[in-house]
Order: sequence, then C-alpha cells, then structure tokens
Amino acid sequence: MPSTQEDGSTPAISINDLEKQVVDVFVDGVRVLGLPRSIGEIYGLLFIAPKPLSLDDFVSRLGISKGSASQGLRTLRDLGAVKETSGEGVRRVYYEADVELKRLVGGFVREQVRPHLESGQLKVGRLLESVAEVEDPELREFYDERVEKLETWMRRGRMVLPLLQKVLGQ
Amino acid sequence: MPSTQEDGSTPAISINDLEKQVVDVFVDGVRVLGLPRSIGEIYGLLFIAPKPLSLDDFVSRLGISKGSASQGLRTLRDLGAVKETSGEGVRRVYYEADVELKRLVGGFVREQVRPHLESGQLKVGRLLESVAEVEDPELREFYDERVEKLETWMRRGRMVLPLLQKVLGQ
DNA sequence: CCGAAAGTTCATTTCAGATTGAACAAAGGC
DNA sequence: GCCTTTGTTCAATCTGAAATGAACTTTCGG
Repeated sequence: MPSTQEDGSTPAISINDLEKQVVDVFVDGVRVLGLPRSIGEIYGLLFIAPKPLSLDDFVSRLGISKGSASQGLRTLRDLGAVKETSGEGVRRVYYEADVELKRLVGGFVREQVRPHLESGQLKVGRLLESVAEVEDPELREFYDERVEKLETWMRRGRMVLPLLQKVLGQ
Repeated sequence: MPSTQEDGSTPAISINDLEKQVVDVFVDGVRVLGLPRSIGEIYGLLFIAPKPLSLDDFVSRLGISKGSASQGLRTLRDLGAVKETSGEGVRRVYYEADVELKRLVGGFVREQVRPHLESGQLKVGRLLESVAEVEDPELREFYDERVEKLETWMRRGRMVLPLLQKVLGQ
C-alpha cells in the first residue's frame, strides 16, 4: 500500500499504463524533431494529465532527475508548449500542456528551425565569395550553378515555414 | 608534392577550402534532419563535385572509413539522393548527386517521416482501446478529448506531406 | 534573521547511436 | 582456378549529447 500523503495530494507513485502509452507516443514524436527524450516524457505526461503537475511530479512519476525536469521544463517553456498556473497563495509552480498546435509549431519553428536556416544563409553567403575566387572559368561556372541551387533550396525552405504554420495551426 | 597517380586520376589528397565549406553546410543540414554526419559529408562533397566520385574518393578525401562510406552511400541511394554512373567497361561504381529537390524531399518523407507517422498511428489506435477501459466517466471524457486531439494532429501531419512536396519540389 | 522548500546550474557520468576496421563476399582478369 | 580489386557486414569502439546529482540560489514562512 502506498504511503498516505499528509497534504492530500496524489501519491504519484509511478505512471499507469495509459500514461505510459501516451508518453511513448511523445517520446517517439520528439525524437523525430531532434529533441531529447526527457522533453517527450514531460510533455507526454502533461498532455494526458487532467490536473496541472509540478516539477516534483515529473521527477517522481517519470523517474527522472530534478536537473532533467528543470531543464526540460525550461525548453518547453521556451517552445511555448507549457503554461504555468500560479494559483494564488501557492508558491509551487504547476504546469499544464499547451495543446494549440499552432503555438507548438510556431515555437518549434522559432526555436529550432529558423536559427539553422539563418546560419545556413550566412554560410552560403561566404560560399559565394569563395566561388568568385576560383580561377578556371568552366569550373567556376559549375560551382556558381550549384551554389545558386543551394540558395534556391533555402529560399524555398523559408517560404514553406509560414505555409506550414498556416496549414497545421488552426 | 603529391605522389603521381599512375592511372591519371585526381590525386584526391584531402579536400579544398570551397569543398570544406559546402560539406559544412550539408553536415549542418542533415543534422537538422536527424541523419548522421557522414551522410552530410558524402552528399556535400558530391554536391559540389564536377565529376562523379567513387567510394574510395570519399574515404580518402573525407578521411572516413570504408564502412562509413559504404553505409552512407547505401542510405543516400535509398533516399534517392545519388545516382550511380556505370560507364561501360568500368567496373568501379561512380556516384553523382541527384539535385532535384522534389526527389530529395520525396525520399526523405518516404524513408524517414512516413514510417514514424505510421507507427504513431498504430500506437494511438491502441491508446483508444486503453481509454475505453477507464472506469471514471469524467476522466474517460478528458482522455478521449486528448486522444482525439492527438489523432487530429497526426491527420494534419499526413495532410501536410503532399503539400510540402508540392511546394518544395518543382 | 533563520530554516525549509523549491528550483537552477553545471561538472561529471552515462549511454545510444555513429564510426571504425577487420573479416567476409562478389566479380573480374589473367 | 587463383589472385586482385571493390564493396559489404557487423562486432567492438568511440563520442557527443543527454541525464545525473550535488552545490548553489531564491523565496517564503515563522
């Protein structure tokens, strides 16, 4: 029998089967997006939780460290994937999942996609300069063609993002 | 002075500055897509190579192992990102980059995205069964809502793929 | 103020996935 | 047939990103 909680809160011993399954779906999901497993675990548990959860809930129910939970929650906050519910008189911070796809996609694009696209643009810019220094005109021609192709690809990438947000978020 | 090649092929000692820069762009690129670094190196070098390259070219010019090169080329083949040029009378296999964005996006979606979406659908299906077993009607209601949301997200994901291919590939 | 509770930081450790390299095909040429 | 060249496979190793956990800050209650 689990020990009685003096404060009346949920005992929070481990997670049940349904929760395990949901967490599993999100763990897979975030891996595709290149985010760490712990993010998927935290968001997954939060997604299926009927009540807000605190940092210690994640630690005890997912069996992860306080450090992981803290850093994971920070990332999720940055992504706009969680909301903090600061009930009056309560000093502990409780979290709820933000389940607006628009917001999630927007946050992911802002935090994870745009930075890469931008550093890519810089690098391609420098590439153009390198190509200009190539002596052999035929070779330079070929390089120019390829670098232009690269620029086209990145332009398309930038064009696609708003479209993505429009289609996914509603 | 590099040793003279008896067969008249390029000496292929290391890669030059321009090539380094291009490889770097693609190394970054594939990391975002969750593919191993070696894939980015190989495709990057191929993308900027004016002539087809062989497996041994990648080994010597990128300083990677034969194993890496072989596996990397296999993955790129599966993705439809490289073409093999089998010149008549030549037994060695030479590779060229396929630079049609349509094909690249198509291959990536087919090999890396769809499988995840499909296994996700399976898991969500099983999830529905688990929810049906929940006793408390209020709780079950909440769970149902969330799982439906999850299904909507995945449906949207599936809808977006063809759109992506249409916008990116031309 | 002091102590406890809550959260953050970051040096160390862990581990999954990438890379290596040696053994093993396969395919010709002689 | 046998040796060489070319490419593949996969167990062992390496590595970098993630997780840990202990020290540290912050905040509040008494």
